[in-house]
Amino acid sequence: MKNITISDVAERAKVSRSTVSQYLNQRYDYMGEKTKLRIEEVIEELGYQPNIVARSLKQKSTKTIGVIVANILHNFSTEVSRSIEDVCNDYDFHTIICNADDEPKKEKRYIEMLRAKQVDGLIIFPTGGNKDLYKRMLEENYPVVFVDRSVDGIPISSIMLDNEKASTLAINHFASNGYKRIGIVTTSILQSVTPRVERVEGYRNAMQAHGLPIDEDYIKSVNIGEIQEALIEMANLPNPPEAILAGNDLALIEILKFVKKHNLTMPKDLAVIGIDDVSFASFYSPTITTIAQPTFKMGKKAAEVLLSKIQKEESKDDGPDYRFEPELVCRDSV
Amino acid sequence: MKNITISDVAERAKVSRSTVSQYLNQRYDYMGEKTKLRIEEVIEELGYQPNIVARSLKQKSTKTIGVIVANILHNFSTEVSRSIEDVCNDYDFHTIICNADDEPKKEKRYIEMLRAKQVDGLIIFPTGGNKDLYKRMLEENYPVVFVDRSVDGIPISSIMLDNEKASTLAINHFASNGYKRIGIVTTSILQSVTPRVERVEGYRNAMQAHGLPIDEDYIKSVNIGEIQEALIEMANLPNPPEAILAGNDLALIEILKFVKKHNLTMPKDLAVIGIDDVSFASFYSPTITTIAQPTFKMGKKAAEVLLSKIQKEESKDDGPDYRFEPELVCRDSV
DNA sequence: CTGAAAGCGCTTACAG
DNA sequence: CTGAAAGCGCTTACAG
Repeated sequence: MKNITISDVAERAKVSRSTVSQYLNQRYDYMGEKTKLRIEEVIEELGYQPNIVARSLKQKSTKTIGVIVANILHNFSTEVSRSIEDVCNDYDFHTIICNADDEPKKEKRYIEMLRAKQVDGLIIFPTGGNKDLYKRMLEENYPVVFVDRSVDGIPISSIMLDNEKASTLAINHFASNGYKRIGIVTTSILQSVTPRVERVEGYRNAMQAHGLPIDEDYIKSVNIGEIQEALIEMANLPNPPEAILAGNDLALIEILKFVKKHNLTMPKDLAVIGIDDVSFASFYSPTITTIAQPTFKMGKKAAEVLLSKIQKEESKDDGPDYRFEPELVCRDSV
Repeated sequence: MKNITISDVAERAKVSRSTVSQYLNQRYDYMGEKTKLRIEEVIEELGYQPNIVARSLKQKSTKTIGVIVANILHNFSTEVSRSIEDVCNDYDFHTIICNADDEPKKEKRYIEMLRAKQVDGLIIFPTGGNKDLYKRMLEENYPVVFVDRSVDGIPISSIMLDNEKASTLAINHFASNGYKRIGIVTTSILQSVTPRVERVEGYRNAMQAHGLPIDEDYIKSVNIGEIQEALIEMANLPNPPEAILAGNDLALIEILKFVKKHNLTMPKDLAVIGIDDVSFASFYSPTITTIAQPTFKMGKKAAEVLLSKIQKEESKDDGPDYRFEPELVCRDSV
């Protein structure tokens, strides 16, 4: 099944390859009407499709961007990626999505692979573990946008939630429902991942603002596999918390499993708010109060910022970070 | 930031471009040890990365496959795609995932786009609406594998669940728990999508095998937006069903919303089994009995079959369909 | 209004 | 063991 190339079309339409190329790129300005029609016909007849690989090589642009997500298991990542894809589609850009699985090594491999594939730019949910690489891309003026997290010392603008505010909304809601002993559970904070750090920080500030005591035993930042254990520790405290803020969707799921396993009732035995509006929040029993991230808007912004960097060529000094507003979705778990 | 090319490496290492290329492709056979080391050094020094686009053009292989999913909202699609990616990774193939959103038009655009991008093969969860295109690919001997569904008259092998068995497992389980009035709800069957058709068929056969009456009012195949309505109709029957089989994850969610809205208790008021082992099944209240698909194995098989077609060049007459065994996961909703 | 020529960055016989 | 040459399928000035 030999491939049909531009030469075949040219030959058959009795014009030169250049002319066919002009046609393909819609430069009809100086093209005779009949030439145009003839080419059109032949293309139809042969079912010709231009080879994008060849075009990319010549044009030095693949009209493709790469998205490297720190961990696709987070609902947030999936939704943001989908929104990025939508925007790119509108601009005739393609998207390749990769999952770094929270491993800097994988992230590195993907960055190198995608650049070797000549993607025009990269949207990264950075693991934080490849500062040298991030820095190099910045120096080379290669278009990059961060999402969800920022990296110390790397002035690449990032699209993030106002994480402090997210915690504040949650604590306010707990407080206004009369809760005083409020805990927070997030996945591990060891690598100082922006949202986790900021959410715990926001929790502390909000508690203080309400004049509520901050008990270090109420603050758990551990690996996902250790959350059950952490919850048991909390429950065995002389004064266990009556309410818990889940730092993200995965932490929330662990809490729900815990509640179920120990036959607790929400919110009577334990009130819960989760950051990230999980899919089942609205039909769980009870329905779950969440702090939603505007994932759609964030993805859109990320794509737009990147595409504009790609267009401009001169991404010069990087812009500021962008912060998005979280939203409290009241349901029955508080 | 001018790009570093193979010429730069060659020049600096004082060899010809061919030699560098040999090095890159690990044809060291006849290469002097010092040449090899020199090239290695220079590549390191310059941070050279070969341009994959150029390589692909020459080699007529992008080492990339496309995956077009009918509807990414199904958990099944996500899991299978992820498994495909894993296998491809092992074989040094890249994966581009696209979502046809159940629209044949989008599917068509993606097929054309991916082929223009010269992907080496395609894994398609077919919408069924592009028979001409499927047929053409078959005739051109272009490597394609179907997943989840088969298409009448298009002998491209497909990786599918044993759907009849899935229904049978569910009905057996209902029956052995004493249920007699059993319904089934699937998303619309109008386009005769394989799994839906087969699951309803399997339901009928299994009911018959148990000597249970088949009431057409117990069988609902409607668009996702009309499921609530259909459930209300069922509930208002003189003899409403005591148990319902959800044809897939989205149907299950609708049923759970219904149960919640009408304050029913599972399984007392309504017993439920869902095909597709949804993420929250194990911590929902009650936990939900499901029929799990071996998504991991199915994705693996799809990738392997496609890659072997790609390797062989001669995909000749297409192989058979592959059927995978569903598995009953007993929980508390029955 | 259209064509000849050069070139994008690689790889691959082939010659020596 | 290494290099010169041709070519993958396009696009892009440039000439006419």
